[in-house]
This record gives sequence, C-alpha cells and structure tokens, in this order.
Amino acid sequence: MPRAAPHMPAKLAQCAFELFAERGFDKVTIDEIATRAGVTKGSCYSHFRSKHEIVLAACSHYYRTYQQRVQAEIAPLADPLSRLRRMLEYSVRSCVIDQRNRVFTTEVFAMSLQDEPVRNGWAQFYDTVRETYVGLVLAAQAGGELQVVNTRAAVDLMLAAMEGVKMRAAFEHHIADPAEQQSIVEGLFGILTCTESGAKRASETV
Amino acid sequence: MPRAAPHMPAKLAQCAFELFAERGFDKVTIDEIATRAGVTKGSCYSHFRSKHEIVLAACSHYYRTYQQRVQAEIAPLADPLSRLRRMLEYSVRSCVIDQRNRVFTTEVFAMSLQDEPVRNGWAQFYDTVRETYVGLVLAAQAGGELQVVNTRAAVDLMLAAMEGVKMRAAFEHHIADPAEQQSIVEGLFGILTCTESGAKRASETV
DNA sequence: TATGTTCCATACTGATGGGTATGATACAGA
DNA sequence: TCTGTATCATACCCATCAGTATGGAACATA
Repeated sequence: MPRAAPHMPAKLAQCAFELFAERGFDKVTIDEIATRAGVTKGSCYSHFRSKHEIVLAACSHYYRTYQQRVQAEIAPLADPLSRLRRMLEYSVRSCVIDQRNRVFTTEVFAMSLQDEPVRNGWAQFYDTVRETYVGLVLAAQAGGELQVVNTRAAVDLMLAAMEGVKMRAAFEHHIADPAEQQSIVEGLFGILTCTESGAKRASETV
Repeated sequence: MPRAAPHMPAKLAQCAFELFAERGFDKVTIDEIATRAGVTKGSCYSHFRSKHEIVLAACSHYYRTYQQRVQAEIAPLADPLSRLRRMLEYSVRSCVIDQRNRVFTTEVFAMSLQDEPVRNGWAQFYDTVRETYVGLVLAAQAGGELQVVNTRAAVDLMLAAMEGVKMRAAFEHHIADPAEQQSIVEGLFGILTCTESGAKRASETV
C-alpha cells in the first residue's frame, strides 16, 4: 500500500460538496473538483468510478457534517426544552442564512426524484433528523415542559414547514432578519404545540 | 404574415412542460421538444431564441394552467370557508398525487437559485397564490367563520408547510392515501387557525 | 536493492446536444 | 400572377465534458 493518500477521497468529497453547493451538480465538472482538491481528473477516477459516486460521497459529507454541527450545538444544554429550541433555532438559521445549504439540498432533492440511491440517502437523513426532533419533544414532554398530542405528526408538519421556509428564504431576503428568524422559530414551535387541537377544531367546522 | 402557425409557440411550451415535468430541464433536448410538438429543432428556433426562452415559456404555461384549475375548482362555491377548504384540498391533492407537479416545481426552484428570470417568475407566481389564500381567509373572517390573528404570517407558514409536504410526498408514498391527505389538510388548516396563539404561548416559556 | 502496487498526470476519445446556415414551401398582399 | 415574409426541414458545426489509456513516480515489502 504505497503512496498513501487516505484523506483524498474525503477531500474530493468535500471539494465536490462545495462546488455543488455553489452551482449544482450538472454545472460542475470533474476537472473542477479535482483541481480544487489539488489533483487532476485522472487521479479522481482512481478514487471514484463515476461522477455519480462523487455526488453520493458529497451527499454523505453533507449529512455527516450537518449532524455533527447540530449535536455540537445542543450538546452543552441539559434542559430538554432548551435543547429543542436551540436545535430549532440552528435549523432555521442554517436554512435561512446559508445559501450553500439551500442550493445543495435543492439539488439533492431534484436529483432524488430521478435517482434511487440519492433518494435513499436523503430519506435516511431526513429520518434521522426527524427522530432527533421526536426525541427532543418526547424528552420535553416527559419533563412536563411541553404538551403535544401527536408528536410524530406534529414534528412531520413542523419539518415540512421548515423546508418551505428554506425555499421562501431564497426569494424573500428579509427572512434573514434576526427578528423575522425569531418569529419563524415561534411559528414552527407553534406548529409543534397546537397542530392537533387546531386540526380538530378545523374538522368540527366541516 | 404568411404560413400562420400562431398556436405553435403555445404548443411547444406545453410539450416542453410535459417533458421537463418528466425528466427535468437538463435531461430534455430541444430535439425531443420539437419532435413531440410535431416539428423539428430548426422550426423551434424560429419561435424561441434559446433553450432558456423555452424554459421560461414552459414555466408560464404551468403557472397559467395551475391558476386556471384552482379558479375552476373553487368557482362553483360561494361560502368563503368552503372555498378556502376546497382550495386547500386541491393544493394538497396536486402536491401529493401529481408527480409531474413535483418534478417540475422542484426543477424550477433549483434553477431559480441560479437564474434571475426564472426566479422572478416563480416569485410572482408564489405571490399570486399567497394573495389568493389571503383573500379567502379574509373573506372567511369577514363572514365570522374563522378567526386568524395575523393572516399574512399564518398563510406564509401554511404555504411553507405545503411545500414541505410536497417534498415529503416524494419519499413517503403513504401520504397519497385519502385519509392521510385529509389529515394533512387538517394540519394545514390548523396552522392557519392557531399559529399565532401557539407562537405566543411558546414565547412565554422562554 | 528489487518489485509490485497505489496514486497521480498527460493526453486522448467519443458522444451528446445547443445552436446555425441554408434552402424549400406556403401563404398574404400588390 | 408575382413577390416578400414567416414557417419549417435538412444538414451541419463545435464546444463541452464524462470517461479511458498509458506511463511515471513514490512508497511498502522482501
């Protein structure tokens, strides 16, 4: 095993992510990725068999990084409700402020509609995020700090709204204002705490 | 003005939309669009100067068609609350069931992050949809059938959640079940009716 | 020191697809 | 009937880019 470059696949994956997050998958060439990583296309193909594999590696890089950051964000906090709020705030912030996050996840989503491996990876990531939220909400409930009737449904709807907020942020830049961000966090929190009763009230009016 | 083919641009736009809604912008060639419309690439370029123009035309086609269908859907109803519910149901149905809608809007969104004309078109469309919802909610309120504290904010959050639901539908196919659809409509309705109070309650716990 | 393996660069191929050049055809107005 | 213009087809150009063939350099092992 000579000429060890064990970090090169990871480096290529990160460089690929950065470029994809700027311009999308189709508008980035292997040459560019390789150049940014300090190698050439030929070398790139000694680590990945195709562009598709690089895309998958970039996705994994993103998922891993995101999870790590979220965990680091809530790690110092002990109170379940505070952890939930902090994670919400972090999620909203990264959705609203981070253009690269928007571009990359949008590309992933578009591609996932056509490509099964990409879809599976995204579905798994989404599931992990959801379970994290569900865990935080349940912990807050156990501590008597929160009341949610149907936790999983509420989290699903809240996450859906978060995705939508991310999309809106691409057009309506005022969303990036701190005050507006806070208001969005409140709105999402509100979905968690009163969706069910709202739904019931709505049903009764039918 | 000889050899009149006044319908050809519209036909090309529709054929382009259909193909884009199956495979996305980049994976559809001008040749395919032209062939589906019954002409050849050369003819296509006598109506549109570039592929980009065709994309914009396909977007306009989609926006127009969607608006027409929504209006037709709620036209027979007089009661404001019923109109609101019907529009919500129609929106959810088309988000959840219509794969073409998902693919096309996702592509539009991805492209809009890089392309200003596409972004402007989408923003305008989104605004129109929002104003329609706001109008319906205000009408229902005026009739005393509904109470919403901050109409515009509630509609924004509800629409965000709808976008997110559309994305989830690509992975979790059980969302297409009628019962599940109904539950989603209730959830969205719930956002409209209780977001503000929920947000306030959440703030107080900080 | 000899050898095999991995990593990497150079140079290439081949296909795809947006866009164009050119000419034919059909219709409107003179 | 003649002429000009808009519509369309055929055939082509050419830039881009994924992927490959080939050989060299570095390092581990013997």
